[in-house]
Amino acid sequence: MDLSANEANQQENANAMVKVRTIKDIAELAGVSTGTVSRALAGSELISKKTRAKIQALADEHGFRPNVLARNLRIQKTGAIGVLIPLGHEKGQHISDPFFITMLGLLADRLTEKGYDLLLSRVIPTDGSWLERFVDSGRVDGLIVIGQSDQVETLDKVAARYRPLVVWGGYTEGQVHCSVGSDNRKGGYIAAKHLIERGCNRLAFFGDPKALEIGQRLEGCRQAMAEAGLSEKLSVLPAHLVAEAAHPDIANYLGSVGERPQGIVAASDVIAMSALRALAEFGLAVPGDVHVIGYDGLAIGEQTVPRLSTVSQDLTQGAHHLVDMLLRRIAGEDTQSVVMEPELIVRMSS
Amino acid sequence: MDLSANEANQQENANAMVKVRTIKDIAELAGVSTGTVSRALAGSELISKKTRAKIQALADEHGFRPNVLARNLRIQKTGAIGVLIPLGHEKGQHISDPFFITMLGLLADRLTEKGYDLLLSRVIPTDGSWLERFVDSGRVDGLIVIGQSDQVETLDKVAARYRPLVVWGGYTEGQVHCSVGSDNRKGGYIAAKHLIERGCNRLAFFGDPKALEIGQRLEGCRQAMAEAGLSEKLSVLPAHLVAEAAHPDIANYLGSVGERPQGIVAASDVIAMSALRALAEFGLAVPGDVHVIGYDGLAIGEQTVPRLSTVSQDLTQGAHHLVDMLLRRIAGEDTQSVVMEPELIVRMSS
DNA sequence: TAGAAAAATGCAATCGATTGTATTAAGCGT
DNA sequence: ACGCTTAATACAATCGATTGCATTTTTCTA
Repeated sequence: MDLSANEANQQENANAMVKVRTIKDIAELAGVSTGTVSRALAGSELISKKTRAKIQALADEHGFRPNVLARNLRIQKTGAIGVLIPLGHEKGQHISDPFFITMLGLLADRLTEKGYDLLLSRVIPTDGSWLERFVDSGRVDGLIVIGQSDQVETLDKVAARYRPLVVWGGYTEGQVHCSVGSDNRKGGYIAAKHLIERGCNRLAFFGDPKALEIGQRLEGCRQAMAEAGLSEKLSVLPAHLVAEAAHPDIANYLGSVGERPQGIVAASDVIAMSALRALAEFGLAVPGDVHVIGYDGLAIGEQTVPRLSTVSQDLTQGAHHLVDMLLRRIAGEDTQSVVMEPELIVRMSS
Repeated sequence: MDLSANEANQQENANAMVKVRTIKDIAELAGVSTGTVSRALAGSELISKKTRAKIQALADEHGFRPNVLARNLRIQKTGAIGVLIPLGHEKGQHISDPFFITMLGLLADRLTEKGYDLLLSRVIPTDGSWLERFVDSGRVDGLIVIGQSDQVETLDKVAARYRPLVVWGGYTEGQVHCSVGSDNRKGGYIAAKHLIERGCNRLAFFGDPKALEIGQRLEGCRQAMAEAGLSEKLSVLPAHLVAEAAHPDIANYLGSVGERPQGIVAASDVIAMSALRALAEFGLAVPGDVHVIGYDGLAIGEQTVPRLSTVSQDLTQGAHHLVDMLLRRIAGEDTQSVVMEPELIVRMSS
């Protein structure tokens, strides 16, 4: 290796050594201006093919990635969608809850498909500002809120001025914010009717009607019972939503109730699973002694023994709706709330 | 209402009308410079108590929130941690998988606690650059990767230069990246030993040993069988990880196998649940005819019928480790990989 | 080959905050 | 009331990219 080769080599090493972090570094290396680099990297036709190629080569030789923050600040977009879970109505409810988690996964899948990232934040609404704070932080291009909890007012207030916001949950007449959810009343009706058709005369509803959606499901149940002339035969147990908390509720109930219900309408699949387990512990056969039906259509319902009958909300489609509508709202379009058809899925527990 | 009051009122309205979006708007309103506003909002002692109060009042009167992007660009921090799920080794695996989802929820809970947001991204590693791209995008302060998939090399390569990176998964001698996970060999050993003690002589292992962690679990099983002089009595079914795909694998296996195993060691709780269901469909009692044990310690294991025995990884503690170690690495400390003790949880299926 | 049109590139403002330094105002002693 | 120290605030550079407009270079026509 002669001297000049050595020098050339050192030069090359020196080049490789330069830590290329910014567009400016690339610009210096290529002997052009930062503007040119920016355009070249964006594949702009304004830049000649030759320099474009050269700059791009340089860029991936050094593994250069433009700083997303700076870019976002300039173009006023973030490429991220915020997903908020207001944990208002039930203490101790974690993000780890199967329903949230399922919805979250589906949203993540869909958003990723559409080229967005997902910024997750659990919020415990202490005052009304939790939403506003997020909205105004400029960190996301849009917001999906999972569940209305007891925050309908806050949601309506913010929705009035901040357009890229969609909510998973129930729909009520006159609601300002754009929501996606299933027809809970109808779902409850279907569930109860199914059990009645299976020969159940006494039903129990497991779930706390204080939450909007659950209340609506209960209404549906009531209607079905009324139509069958069984209005008096429906009892309600305001069981917790969280699996660990639901189980004792249910076990207590089953242990102390006078006339055992012939059918159980659970307000969620998680509650239904707790019910299945409690029934098994009491030595009651499902569906022999008691018929059970859940609500949500979660995948785990396939894995229970017996496999869980349920009213399915088609969360996959729901997630698609949420994302697609949000993107349309971001684009400036207007959108209507979506109320999806619930679907009865009869498996083995009813 | 006299004229002057009216005017004052209009003035006030005019003020309120001005859309206060930036620190500059506030500055003008308060008649000070932007620097002063920035410091006042940060509660700096450099600013007199009086103006500080005035500015803060102004700020929340107009519901002003500083732009996070700009702030982050300036201070070179993002306040977000990226969570990546490389979906390499198994096609069709969604984020919606119960294990990911559980881990994700726990991480979200912990990160939120620590004041970080969670930026979720599903990646399908086509080439080796998926990680680098994320690392260099400057969008996050640190990275948690859930599962090594078949990307150990990539992880090692990036870990060598990018410090704030931790990985959930198995630990292998000489590994460069910092990992948190349970002692899979020991876990597999415990599971098999437990079933052997329950009187099982023929065991089946359900799970695909191509994945690092699962391979290690199988090794543990083998060792336990060897110690009991039953080396020949272990069969392996490389079942899929995904519940929907695992069930047919298992049903086929149970339908065609010659001598039925007396015990099943499943490589995950999800696989175990599929096994429970398949066994029930074949009319086999658990644990009467077949003993079953899972792996992971997921919450849903509590809700199966019969409740699932499992080797628990304490994901909660794992998530805490991941987050805490990551924060320490961000702070510049060095950290060692953590190998947690797996714990046998005997419930009703074994 | 001059001159005009077209193509390629450079320049500098901008996004919205933070922060070191310069500058002004206030406070104090004599 | 004057200089001097200290407290309070203003100024301006900065983070890293984008982009309209000005400028230079190239290409083509007459």
